[in-house]
Amino acid sequence: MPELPEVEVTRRGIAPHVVGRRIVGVKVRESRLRWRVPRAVRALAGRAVRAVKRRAKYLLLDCGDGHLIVHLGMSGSLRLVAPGVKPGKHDHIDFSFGEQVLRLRDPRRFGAVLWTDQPPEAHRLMRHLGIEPLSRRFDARRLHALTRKHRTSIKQFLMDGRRIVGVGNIYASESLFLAGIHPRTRARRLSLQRCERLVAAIKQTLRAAIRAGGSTLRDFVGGDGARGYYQTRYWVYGRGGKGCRRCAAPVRRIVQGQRATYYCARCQR
DNA sequence: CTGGTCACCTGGAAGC
DNA sequence: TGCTTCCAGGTGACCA
Repeated sequence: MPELPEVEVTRRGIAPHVVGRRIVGVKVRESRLRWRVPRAVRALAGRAVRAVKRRAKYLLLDCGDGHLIVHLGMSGSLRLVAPGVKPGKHDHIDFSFGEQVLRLRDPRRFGAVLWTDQPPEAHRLMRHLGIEPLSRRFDARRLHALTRKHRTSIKQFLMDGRRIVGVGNIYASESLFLAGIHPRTRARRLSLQRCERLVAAIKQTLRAAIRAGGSTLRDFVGGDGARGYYQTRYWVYGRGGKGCRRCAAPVRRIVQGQRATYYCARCQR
């Protein structure tokens, strides 16, 4: 999916258009997403959106008496379109706000649209999530402590949402490159000093991606439908066999936990 | 508890 | 051109 930056960019893109507005209708054309879209979602008409929040890669539309939970999976996107714009093949759900329609598209249907009337952090999908990487609480000391008993590789650790949220496959490789850390390094072996570098690299990578309009997705479009986003230039991701942008040594591609990892064997130890 | 594997689904690109 | 194979942003469920 979209990783944290894409979700945050979507949040910022749609918020000004939906906060304070009332949902006048919900159209579900395909309810078979990762989980079946519950009836409560179809019954949202009449509620006003108070805020659009984010926890990890979940978008949360605060409707006062509950939250609409949206996860974009691997291929989902939310955009605002004018009423009357014909839905495409994979445009599964429309939330009509009158003059504008918030439309969910998700070709692979790995995404989810759910409703909860409990505090969202108590929801089963969010209850066990780890720390937000852009929060102040996420610092070297914290990362060092979190990694201590984990034998797994630092790459897989970074992608484990129970520890740290929002760092997906692309930004995990990118952050490790920036920090000069080999992706196969065992998490517990990282010194406090290297944790310092890694925390800085993660924050820098995610912030830069958000600033750039968040685009890990070839066809990513911001929540306001704006085009002309800036395609991030990756240091190593997707560059297997090509020269490292820093030292020209060939970028390597390996597989960890069935996911591709890219790194430079010279710059990362 | 940790760590590893599989599954869900569609489309695009590469290979023959 | 057309068919086949591989690969892709995530993460819950299941196993040892």
